[in-house]
Amino acid sequence: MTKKHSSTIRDVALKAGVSETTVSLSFKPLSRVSDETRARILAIANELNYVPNSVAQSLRVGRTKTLGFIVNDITESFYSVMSRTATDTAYNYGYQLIYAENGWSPTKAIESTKSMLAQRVEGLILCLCEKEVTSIQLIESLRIPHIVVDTSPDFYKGPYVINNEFAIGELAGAHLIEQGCRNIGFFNASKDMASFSSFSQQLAGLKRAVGAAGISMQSKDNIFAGISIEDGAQAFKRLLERDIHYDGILCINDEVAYGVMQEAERRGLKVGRDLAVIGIDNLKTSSLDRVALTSIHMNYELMTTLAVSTLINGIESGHEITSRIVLEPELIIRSSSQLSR
DNA sequence: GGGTATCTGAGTTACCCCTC
DNA sequence: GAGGGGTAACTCAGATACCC
Repeated sequence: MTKKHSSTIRDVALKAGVSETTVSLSFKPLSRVSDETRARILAIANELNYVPNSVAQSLRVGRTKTLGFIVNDITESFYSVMSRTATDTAYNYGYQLIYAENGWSPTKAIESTKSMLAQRVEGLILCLCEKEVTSIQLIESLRIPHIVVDTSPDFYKGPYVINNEFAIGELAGAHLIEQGCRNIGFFNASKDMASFSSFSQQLAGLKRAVGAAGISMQSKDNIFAGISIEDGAQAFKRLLERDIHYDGILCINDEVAYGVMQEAERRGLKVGRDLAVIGIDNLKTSSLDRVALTSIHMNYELMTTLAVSTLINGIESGHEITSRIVLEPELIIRSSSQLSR
């Protein structure tokens, strides 16, 4: 059985009665082929459903024009914004993208990285999970152009486009204080993830803003919830069962905030009166809920556009990428945090 | 069994040739 | 000599053949 699945440049050349060179050049505008010959070859190529083999092209020119994008968890909602923006931006530069996820695991991260390298990506966009040292060492040792997005772990010293995590906590804290909240809790990720630098910085920012109002947050106010709606609901439920009450809560993402709001409603608490809730990510659905969720908006479109264009410019120029860009968050105030008392 | 040479895939490109 | 076309070398890495 033959491995051949589609027409090749040879088939087109044979049928057109020209060389493979002439066929190849016919696909390049402004090349030396006459208009008449070009039109005839393109018509035959179309008739034979000929599509140039990008693997062979890459082999010859030594380039794949492909970027790899490794995310932490493909199911997280803001990655859909990032992946679409990355794909569109790369396409505008004539590049394509392939995706993988690290599942928040350094082991899986190294596997995903090796898989990307095996496919000869020319550059990598990385969402780094904490302790992902090995994959970064591999990428740096091979001098693969790369850029980190979203958040940057403390150990990472390379280029990035990230959010100002500290400002996220600070913005939320200042708003909660402004609403009259005096008993403020931070719904963090699960215990094993809560030490990640992004969450730590958010908590630090929150503490700073709350502290400025003369209120100090204790370690008990850092609640290990998780990252899902169910996690938020369960964590809130556990607090109520222990008779622990907060009047202001910052959640590490909108989904946890939804969980808190759902559980609060189930317990007869009115969000926006008894309790102010703020999420992070500003998902599209945040403004649609019965009680619209106040959330921290982070410009993932801008972040991704900057990262992809910076990476491609670095690849094309051959210069080392050194950009370290920090994007400022924006507080989108809705009814979940506007206390009417 | 290990090492080396050759082949394979499909397309690109440097260099050469032919014609008008 | 310009325009238009062809030949052959070349790309990489895995598979296969061959030799010692």
